[in-house]
Amino acid sequence: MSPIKFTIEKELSGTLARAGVITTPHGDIQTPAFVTVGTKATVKALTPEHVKGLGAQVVLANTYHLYLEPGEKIMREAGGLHNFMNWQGPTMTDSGGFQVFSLGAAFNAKVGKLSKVAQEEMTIPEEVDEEDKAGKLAKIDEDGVTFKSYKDGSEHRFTPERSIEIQHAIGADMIFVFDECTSPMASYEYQRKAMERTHRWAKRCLEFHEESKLQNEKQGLFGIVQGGRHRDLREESARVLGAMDFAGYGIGGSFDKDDMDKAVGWVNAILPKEKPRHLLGIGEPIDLFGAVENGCDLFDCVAPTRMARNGSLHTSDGRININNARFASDFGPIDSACDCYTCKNYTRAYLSHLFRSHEMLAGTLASVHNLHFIISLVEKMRTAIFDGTFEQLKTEFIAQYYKK
RNA sequence: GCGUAGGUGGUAGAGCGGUCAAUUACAACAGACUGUAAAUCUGUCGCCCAUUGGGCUACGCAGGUUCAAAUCCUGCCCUACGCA
Repeated sequence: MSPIKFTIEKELSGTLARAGVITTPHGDIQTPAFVTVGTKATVKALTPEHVKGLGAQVVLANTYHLYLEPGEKIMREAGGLHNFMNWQGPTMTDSGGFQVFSLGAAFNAKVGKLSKVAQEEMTIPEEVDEEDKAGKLAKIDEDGVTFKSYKDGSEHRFTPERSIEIQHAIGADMIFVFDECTSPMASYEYQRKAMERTHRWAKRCLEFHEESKLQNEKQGLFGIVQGGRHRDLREESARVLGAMDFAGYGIGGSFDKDDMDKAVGWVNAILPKEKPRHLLGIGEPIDLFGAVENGCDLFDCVAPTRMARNGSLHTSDGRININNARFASDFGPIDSACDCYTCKNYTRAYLSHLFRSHEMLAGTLASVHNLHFIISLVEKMRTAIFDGTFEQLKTEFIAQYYKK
């Protein structure tokens, strides 16, 4: 029996949006919720106290990275992820499937999870031939993926079973099946082929997980819907995976930038309603609104922390680049409407100075702010679902944030 | 005052007759970033026009040699270290 329980508390009529609570062995998650990314068992630049203090409920680490460093033996000896990183709240691990994409198909290419239709039409479709992956760090076959470590070039292999085994060692509350995240430039035929393989892998992951009774009682396994930008594939994926008894569902893969929310809706209309849904790797404000409205409960994204470290900060009036000359003598807060630690105590001028002088605190204060901004934005969406003011919140926020 | 080494774009520092408006780094000015190979990456960076391109002013100052000089010669002015 999975230890992950999901209770829907409120649904927003006319949409797929819902607010609820996910129960895990390490505490509850009020959804919708933004999941903080801590790939290598650390939210970059932040202590767990910071992370907790800015309102984060759950942290997502990565199987691929922790497998390479420090290795599953250390993770096991440490007593699992929670003990190792001193985060006692709910956790998740991604399976390493995304790395198959970022180190394989997308390696050295300018390909992201979201693509504009216009761009994509100008691009030559990705080579379907699996053999032709020269220079890339990952090769896929039916049984699994062989990849080279980005750290030392050594060769490794993940299969669905192996990924789950490592995730058992890491010990997060919620874990993901090993999937293949296809490139948005892949052909329809390849997307279908990859999706069907991902389904077979999902079944293997589930069987392997259920056989390990002990882990099955401690950790909930999430399936991952694929299918790229194609409605028929997405719906098929949702049906196939929805019929398997997962603790929850991830929605992965690539989307068209302009109708990601629609694609998410296709999937969530089919997935079992009573299971939590996690939209993988999405974290732009406008995308979060669309995803919540279309029935997603969880989201993780590196954007808030990565952008923070690069000086790109969220404000109610849109993003600013704190490195811009005009902020050097701006003694106001990053966002006067924000009540995060950084905004309450520091000025734009100070952040500007920290970034210009390459002080470590720059990344810390910026990460506190950006994460708080996104986490509290999703919290506001949750409240708005209860209040029935979601549409108003969305309209007003977007009008102000994207007004330029 | 004699000796030596030098004076190059915002800074440091390459170049040592043509391919030099001048390598590179830093700084500066912008941009990107969506399941983290990311405290990263990209672009611009003498002035004026221009789409490729063109014009102008530049390598301490002033002359000179040469078809051609940041690069060679002469003088001057500075700077650092050494000796008085």
